[in-house]
Amino acid sequence: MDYEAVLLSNIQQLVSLTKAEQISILDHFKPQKLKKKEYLIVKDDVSSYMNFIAKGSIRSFYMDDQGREHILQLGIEGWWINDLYSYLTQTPAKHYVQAVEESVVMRIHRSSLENLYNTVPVSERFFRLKIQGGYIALQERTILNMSQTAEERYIEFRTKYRSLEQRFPQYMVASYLGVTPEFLSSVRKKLATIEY
Amino acid sequence: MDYEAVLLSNIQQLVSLTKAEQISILDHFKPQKLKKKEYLIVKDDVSSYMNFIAKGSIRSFYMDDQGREHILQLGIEGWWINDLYSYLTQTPAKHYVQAVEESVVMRIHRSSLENLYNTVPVSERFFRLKIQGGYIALQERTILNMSQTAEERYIEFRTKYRSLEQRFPQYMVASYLGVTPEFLSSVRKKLATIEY
DNA sequence: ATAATAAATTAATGTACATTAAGAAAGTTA
DNA sequence: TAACTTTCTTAATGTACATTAATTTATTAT
Repeated sequence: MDYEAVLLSNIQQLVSLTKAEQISILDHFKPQKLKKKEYLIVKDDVSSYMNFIAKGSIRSFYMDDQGREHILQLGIEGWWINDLYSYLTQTPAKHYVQAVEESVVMRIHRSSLENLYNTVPVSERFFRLKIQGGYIALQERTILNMSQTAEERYIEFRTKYRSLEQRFPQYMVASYLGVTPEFLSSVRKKLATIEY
Repeated sequence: MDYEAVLLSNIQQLVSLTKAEQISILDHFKPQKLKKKEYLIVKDDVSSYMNFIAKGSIRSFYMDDQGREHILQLGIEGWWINDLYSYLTQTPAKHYVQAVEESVVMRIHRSSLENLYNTVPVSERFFRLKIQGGYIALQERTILNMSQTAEERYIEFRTKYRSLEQRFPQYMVASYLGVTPEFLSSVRKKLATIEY
């Protein structure tokens, strides 16, 4: 399946589109290739695009003042990724967004999206739902981080995002869960002795 | 200043309103009194209102499976409070929203808000910005929780939300910061010996 | 295939925080 | 004002996790 088909299929999971609307939407999106480790957004950029991962894997992370990375999102094909904060407020990004594998994103510029909203109103509904989804995911994560141990969070992550665990190095999963790679390693060891 | 004036003044911090729009907006909001400890939203309710705190103080919290409370938001007059997740998706709330002091909220029902969007289009912009603001605040908090110690978070909280610290019991501040009241107490003791 | 690099594991030690339990202080109600 | 309830503090003990550093395993590049 080509990138355009992947994108349309993703949008049509939430809203239905006529043939004309499909064409109009695709007309606003452009593919962008990313090499492994290439950055889509660097800290202090202002994010101007909504990015759909058509192929590959991408992460977003925050770097604290001690130079430690804290992963906010891990995404693979079929996911949207951005620094929504920066995009929505048009202020400098606080995060980095970086390709993990060689990837392709389908992206649409803010100004282009404004036009699309006028010509294809249902697109506005789609993006409103996407942004809501981002909020909801973040809230769930905040709660989990406050109320569960690293072991519990890892177990939940593994069942909920099986496909992600395969695609990202373990130290990134550790960072996403908010622990060091060493500690995640020991959690995994412990679980391995218990299971089976 | 009466409750209606407080509400209008809050909205006009983000968008400007004609006299006619002001009247139209106020017509959709109704005051709701809350006694101390009274609940505005209980877990498993579906949240149907946007709530503006016109007087008093209100908190929202999550209760984990061990019965421990985790505070998500502390708000006083001039703030909006809700279980946005539940409101936006119309699914059962995962949180409680409860008055801390005797309070008054000005609230608008979802269906009423839909009407307001049609008659006063600028109101839609206002609420979009509010929801964005909620997302942004949550993201900042997620980052802080991942990268700072409790002591650092407390110092930041104290300078950023001086008015809140006065109004809520210390154990709620502790919960908001993600620590036990005992530990916050010891952090405060330590800071007191250092400062001055 | 070999070397070079990146990622994962292991183990020892350290620390930020939780838990428990008790008492002191402050706030509320009769 | 006393009695009660809620909140805050103190101190002892315990634990989930971080840090450091060395070793092994896997991946990438020449």
